[in-house]
Amino acid sequence: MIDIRFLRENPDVVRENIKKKFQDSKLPLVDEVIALDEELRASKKKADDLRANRNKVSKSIGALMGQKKFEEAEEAKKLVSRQADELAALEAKEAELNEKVQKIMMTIPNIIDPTVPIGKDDSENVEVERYGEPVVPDFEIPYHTEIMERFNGIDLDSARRVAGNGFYYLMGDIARLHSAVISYARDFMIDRGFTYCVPPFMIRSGVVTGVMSFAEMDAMMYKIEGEDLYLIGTSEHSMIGKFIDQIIPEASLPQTLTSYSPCFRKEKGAHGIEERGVYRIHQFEKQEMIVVCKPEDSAAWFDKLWQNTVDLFRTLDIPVRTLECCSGDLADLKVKSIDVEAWSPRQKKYFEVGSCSNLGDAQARRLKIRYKAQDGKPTLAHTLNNTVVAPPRMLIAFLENNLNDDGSVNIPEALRPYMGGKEKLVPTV
RNA sequence: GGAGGCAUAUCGAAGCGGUCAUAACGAGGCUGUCUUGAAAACAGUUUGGUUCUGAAAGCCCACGGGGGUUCGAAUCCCUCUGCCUCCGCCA
Repeated sequence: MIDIRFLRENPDVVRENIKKKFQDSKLPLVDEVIALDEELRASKKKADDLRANRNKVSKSIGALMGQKKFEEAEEAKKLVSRQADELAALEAKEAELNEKVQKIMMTIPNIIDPTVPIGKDDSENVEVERYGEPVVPDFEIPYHTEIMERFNGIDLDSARRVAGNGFYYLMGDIARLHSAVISYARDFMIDRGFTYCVPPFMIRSGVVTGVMSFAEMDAMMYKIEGEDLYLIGTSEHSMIGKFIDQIIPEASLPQTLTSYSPCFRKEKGAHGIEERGVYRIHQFEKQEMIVVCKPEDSAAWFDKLWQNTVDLFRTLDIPVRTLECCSGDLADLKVKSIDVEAWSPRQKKYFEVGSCSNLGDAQARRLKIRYKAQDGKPTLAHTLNNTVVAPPRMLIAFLENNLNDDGSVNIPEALRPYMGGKEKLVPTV
């Protein structure tokens, strides 16, 4: 959500930005919202004047009553009453206009960073850099569920009976590997100075509507029946929620947090649940990082954030690449975004394992996340978030890349302390 | 889950339908005077807002959130949320 004052003063910049994102159908909204905003402010002014008058007269009534001038007081009451209808009408108009303006402002995309490549959709995203050799071994890499099954590590049949499609039982070494990756990722981020945090796994509707649109909510969030609570789709929801409506002391910025949570997603829409395996599922776990910082620091933090994920995957011997999101594929709230993709030797291509985003002040504006700047003025902060690691999807990359010809799986050194010192997992089947 | 109480600025706290509520009174922060420096004392200053303005001054809105009653609400009513005390239950 951009600043309406910025839009008022720089409509051309906003239009240009819309074009860059190939959302030309939104172009008329710019003039529309300018007109509505003008009307809103005019009606606000009028209502304010009426209120000022009402306050003045009402105050005088008090004085008249004090002096026992009851007749004059009655006259004044009538005067105010006569204006009440007009004020009520104006207030209704004000609320209506305000809602319209807000609705449009929500759909006007954030101004993208000048470095964002221009492109229509995800096919035009740009590979930035590869880390590690994308090796294709000379033996066949089975589908990830098959690898897991060799370790008696997964039971999807039972999961379907118990919870339905899109859930899983992880078992034995695979389950341990899952926990190990999360624990390792947690410590990895703590070592890099982030504060570990376990947030609420359910949030109120007020927070949900703050962090996403209705359409997104409908497609993602599970609602708890009879309660005003939703299961989180990512800990970013609770972590950003932590700062809603807050003025953060400047000294405590940047806030650099790494949070663990299970994530619940309906995955309604485009892709849906994949029948086979744990790539797209209703429930997974994620170690996340979020940063709330001053505007001038957000670009530097952005680079540090995705680098963390790259480094983590490299310590687990998984080749990755960074893929920059092009203008058309960039979500409306984002200034810039880079996906971290892991190499799949089975598919001989990279696939998404994490997403790093700089939201500029757009999220902060929507949620009123501010800090007190040097000049004493409350100033909108910048917010960023990135995936550290999200198993079990991440396990797909792990198993495929660390698989040996004999079916065993190497445990990279970094992970061994979390796997009881094992250097290798040997299939049981 | 049951019964009762509470929610006011950075913190504590008064106000309980108008007539010094931006909000008393304490404390803290900042600025200044005094001091070699500090403390103390004294004086001033210290909430926020997609409001208005070239700027200043001023207007409007906000006393946990939302709604209502009233000419007028921090104050009365409804509702939601949070906190405290007691009882019950429980990892």
